[in-house]
Amino acid sequence: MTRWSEFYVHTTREVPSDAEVISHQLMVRAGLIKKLAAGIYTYLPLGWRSVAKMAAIVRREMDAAGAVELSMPAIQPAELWQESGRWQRYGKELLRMRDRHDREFCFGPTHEEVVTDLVRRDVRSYRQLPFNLYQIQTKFRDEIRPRFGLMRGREFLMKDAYSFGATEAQLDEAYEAMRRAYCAIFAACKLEYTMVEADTGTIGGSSSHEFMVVAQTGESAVVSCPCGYGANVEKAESRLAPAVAAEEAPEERRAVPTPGKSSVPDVAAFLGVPPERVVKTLIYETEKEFVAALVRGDREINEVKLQNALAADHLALASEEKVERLTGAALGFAGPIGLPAELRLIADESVRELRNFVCGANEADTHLVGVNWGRDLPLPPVADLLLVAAGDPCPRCGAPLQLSRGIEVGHIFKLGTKYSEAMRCHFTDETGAERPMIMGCYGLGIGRTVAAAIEQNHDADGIVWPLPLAPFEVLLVTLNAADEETRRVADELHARLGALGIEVLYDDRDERPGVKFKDADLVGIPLRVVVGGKSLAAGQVEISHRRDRAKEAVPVAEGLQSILARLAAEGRKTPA
RNA sequence: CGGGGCGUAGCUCAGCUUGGUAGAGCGCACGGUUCGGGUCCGUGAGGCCGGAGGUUCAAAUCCUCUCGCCCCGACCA
Repeated sequence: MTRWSEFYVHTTREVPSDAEVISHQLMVRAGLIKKLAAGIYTYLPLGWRSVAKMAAIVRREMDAAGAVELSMPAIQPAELWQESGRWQRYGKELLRMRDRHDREFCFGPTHEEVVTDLVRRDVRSYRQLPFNLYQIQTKFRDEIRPRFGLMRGREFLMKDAYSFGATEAQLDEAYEAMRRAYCAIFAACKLEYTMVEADTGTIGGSSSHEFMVVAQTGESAVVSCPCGYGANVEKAESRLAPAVAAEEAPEERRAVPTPGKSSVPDVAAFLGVPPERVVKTLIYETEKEFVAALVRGDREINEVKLQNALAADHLALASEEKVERLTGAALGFAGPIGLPAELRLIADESVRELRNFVCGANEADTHLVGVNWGRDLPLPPVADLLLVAAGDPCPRCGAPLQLSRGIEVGHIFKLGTKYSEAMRCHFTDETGAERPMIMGCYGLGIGRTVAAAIEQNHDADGIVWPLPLAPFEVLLVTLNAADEETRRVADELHARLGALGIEVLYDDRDERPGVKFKDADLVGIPLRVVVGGKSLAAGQVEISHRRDRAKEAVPVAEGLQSILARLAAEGRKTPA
């Protein structure tokens, strides 16, 4: 029973200057969220209702999948993070603080440490396994660059679940149950999504999948194939395109002047060779060492793959000054021959079959041509470091891969024993042996999913809520609030719908029709019921759907039934 | 962290180059008008020009520092 005049909604015509993506713009304009600081938002009443609906759907499906809800502290002691090793590794994204006794804490960005600590204190035997604990809670990650409103906030609501089992089979079972639950959740939200293979990042573990809502504004790039293969580009593999000139006889190696030609396309054009015949040498820096990574000139390095191959915690391109010091030449003239020993060499598969290739000479304005593995230098250790591009052959079926963008709304991991070993979360098995528990972890961004839903469900005039996430189910609008008959009919409809448990927002404001219609479109409640002079004169109210705007005038007496029928058609379980 | 930009009314922004009494539109208040797609007209309130220091007779405007925000890149579930 909510009247707009007594509620707290403030819509605006103007788009805030910092809102780039449509979901952010609409959430601000429709009065769903309000920014307090960079990446930190107040959920306004309308927005909070949608977030609460999202959370309820998640709870329902998690409970159905056998997970058990609890709530862990947001503030966590540093010791736990030191124990897992992530206090050092997690970096600046971890918001750290000290209490009055100068003890170190962090605001939890995730809860592996806390939940593992909890479980190791309580659980001793395989007979107490498996189980899956989840919570819906505010996290904080001090993102380098928060943006896009709720899509990439620093403070955000997340559902995180952690499964504990005694065997790999129990982990597989929990993982599968979560996969199904996620599918059910995103289907319930009427979202178009895909599940793709993913890198495990700082969370760690053996295998993981991401749930991506398809959107051009998505921050993640994913490759997909009609055969069913799908992966985050960070993880994606492809079959190798054939190397050029694999059968050529070796030529003489020569140094040639290439004044000012520092990019692969420039060098290739200048020397009259295809870029595929150039070996690109990129100098990276990790926390341990400098690395020269080789990739074929027409391709790019996948830095996530490189970081994994190097088992490094941090990886970044070396600065220009460092490159000059290490290679003895300006940026763009580095090559694998004659580098200082302190540089570790690693090559992508794409360079393995090259013959008579071109590379930098580690000398100003000079490249080497006619270079061959074995004769001129040994082939360095080879790994898959390739950033997959659109059109590359699918690793499973060979068909050209497609590249698209998505919003990562869920991520499930098989953690294995990474945390249980580090934190000695052990149990006793049937044979009396002590073993680490086998864990999984399953994240789902609540606010981000709501934002993604808007990204996928809007038009030029505003949000078009899918019914399950809509802050209200019905928007009841009076066009002339001063008219007694109008008010009487609307008040009665409002009361009756409310009595049936239908969530109605009653726009009883004394505003011009245009204002109320614009607000109705912007706020995007699925079903709109208008009580106004024109139709009321004929004894009717007007019912319309936000999505297709199809209007129908129905007699006042039949209004209630018509509304219930339409909600039922949208999948709402109507009261008897 | 590197590069770029912006902080002036509640919001979106002019004014700054060339220093001289603070502006517009929207929103808000009041009066009239209008009344099924952000009516129209009038009146009014509202600003330590992000903060500190400096130059100057005089600073929103020039200089220095600082804080905050935004964009691009690198980073991340």
